Amino acid sequence: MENSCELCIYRSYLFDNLDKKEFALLTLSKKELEFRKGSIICREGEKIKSFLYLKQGLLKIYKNVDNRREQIIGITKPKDFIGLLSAFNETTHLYSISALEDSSVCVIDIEAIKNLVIKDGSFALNLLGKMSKINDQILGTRLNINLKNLRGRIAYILLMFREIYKSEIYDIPVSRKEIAELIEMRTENVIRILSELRKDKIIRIEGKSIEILDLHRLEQIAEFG
Amino acid sequence: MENSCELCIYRSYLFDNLDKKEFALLTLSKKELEFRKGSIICREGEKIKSFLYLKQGLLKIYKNVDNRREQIIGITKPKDFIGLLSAFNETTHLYSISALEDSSVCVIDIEAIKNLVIKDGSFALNLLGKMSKINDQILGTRLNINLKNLRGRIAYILLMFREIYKSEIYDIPVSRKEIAELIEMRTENVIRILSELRKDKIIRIEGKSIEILDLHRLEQIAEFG
DNA sequence: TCGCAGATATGATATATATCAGAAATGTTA
DNA sequence: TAACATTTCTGATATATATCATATCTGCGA
Repeated sequence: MENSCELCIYRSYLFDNLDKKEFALLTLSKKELEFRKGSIICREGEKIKSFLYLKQGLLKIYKNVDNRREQIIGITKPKDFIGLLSAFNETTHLYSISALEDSSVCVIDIEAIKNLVIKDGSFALNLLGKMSKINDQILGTRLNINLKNLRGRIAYILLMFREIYKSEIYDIPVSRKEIAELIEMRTENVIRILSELRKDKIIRIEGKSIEILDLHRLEQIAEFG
Repeated sequence: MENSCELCIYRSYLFDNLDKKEFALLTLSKKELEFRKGSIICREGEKIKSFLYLKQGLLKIYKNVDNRREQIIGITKPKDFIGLLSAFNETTHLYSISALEDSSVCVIDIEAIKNLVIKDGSFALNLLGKMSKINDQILGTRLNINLKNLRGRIAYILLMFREIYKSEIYDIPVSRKEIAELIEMRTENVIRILSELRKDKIIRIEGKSIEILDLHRLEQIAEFG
C-alpha cells in the first residue's frame, strides 16, 4: 500500500514498535489532509474526532480572547502531535489550530488510537512519554517567556525560528501582531524592538525576511534581557 | 491487609477498575509518607523513582529562578497526582515540591505504574485522560492569570482557595510572598492590593485569616480586573 | 525574655510597557 | 488602475507595576 504508515518517512518514533497488523489498522484509520497557509484545521469547542499529527509545515495553536485578539499558545513543528492531546481528556478542542505555512496533516481516527493504547501496552507507555514531553515543553516555554522582559522575548522568538528553520536566515512565518500574541506583548512594541535590534546591528530585517547577524549577542539578550 | 489501596477511601477513580491482583501489586509497591508543613518532598533535578499521589494536605510545585526567588507553578489538591507526570518523559524531576500544610502522600514505585500501563489497557487510557486533564488545567491557569491585571490575579487566588476549602472563611496557607510567586507579581503589590480590597470591604483580613465579604464583587474583579 | 530575621505594611519614585495618534508601505478587492 | 484595508513603523504620552525606603509587627531560637 503506497499510503502505508509503516513506510512513511515522516513517521514519529512513537509508531516505531507497532507490528504489521497494527500498522495496517493505522493506515486504514488515517487520512492525510493538506491545509493552505492561513486555513483553519479546527476550532475551539468543536468535537474531537481525530488525533492529529503534523507531517510537514507549521501550525499555530491559539485561543480567542476577544473579538480582535488571539492568544497563541504554541507553534507546532513537523513530527509533533497536535492539540496538546487533550484528546484523552476533553471531548471538545480546547484550542483552535490554523496553518502558518502550507501544511500536511495526518488525521487518525481517535478510536483507532484508543484501541492501540488498550491493546498495546508499550505503545501506551510511549504515548504517555510523548504527551508528557509536549506538555512540559509548552508549559516550560510559557513560564520562561514570562520571566523575560520584552527584548528578551523577541530574542527568544527569533532564536526559536532559527531552531525550526535550522538557519540564521529565514522568512518569519508570522506577522508582528502574531509575534505579539505569542509572547504576550503589544504589536507596536514588537515592531519597535525589532527596529532597535536592527539599529544595533544584531539582526537584519526586510519585511518578513530575517537574518541573525550577531548570534551571540542575541542569545545574551534572550537570556538576560 | 489494612493498608490496601483497594479499600482506601482517598483513592483516585483512576484505580477504580483494577482487579484483585493489580490492587495487590499496587499495595505492595506503595508507601505512605507524612510530610510536615514546610518540608520538601522532592527537588528539581533529582531522579524520579516514584509516582506521587496526594491523599491529604496541600502541596506547592515550584522552580527556583534565582537565589532569593521561586516560581510557583501550581498547587496540588488532595486526590491529585503530583509532578505533572513528567515521570513518563524525563528521568529527573523538572520541579521541586513542598508541603504547604501537613500532608499525606502515597509514594508508588514508578515501575509498578509502568507495569500497570503495559498490562492493563484501560488503566493506560484512564491515566492518559487524567494526565491530559492536569496538564490542561495548569496551562489554562497560567494563560488565564497572565491575561489579568494584578487586582484580577489576587481576586482569582482568593477564589481559588475558596474552592479548595469550600468556604468563604479560611486561613490562607501561603505567605504574601508565595502568592506573589504564584501569580507573577511582587510581594509589595500583593500586600497593597489585599489592603485595597479590605478598604473596599470586599474581604476581611487578619494575618493569615481571610473572609470573603462580597463574593459577587470579587468574582467581577477576577473576571474583569 | 531578649534580640533578630522575616513577614507585613505603606508611601514615594522609577521604569517598563501599553496606549494613542498619525504616516508610510504593502497587500487586496473591485 | 483605483480605492481601501491591513500591516508596518515611529513618536508622544499615559498607566500599571516594580523598585526603593522605611516602619511595624510576628514568630522563633538562644
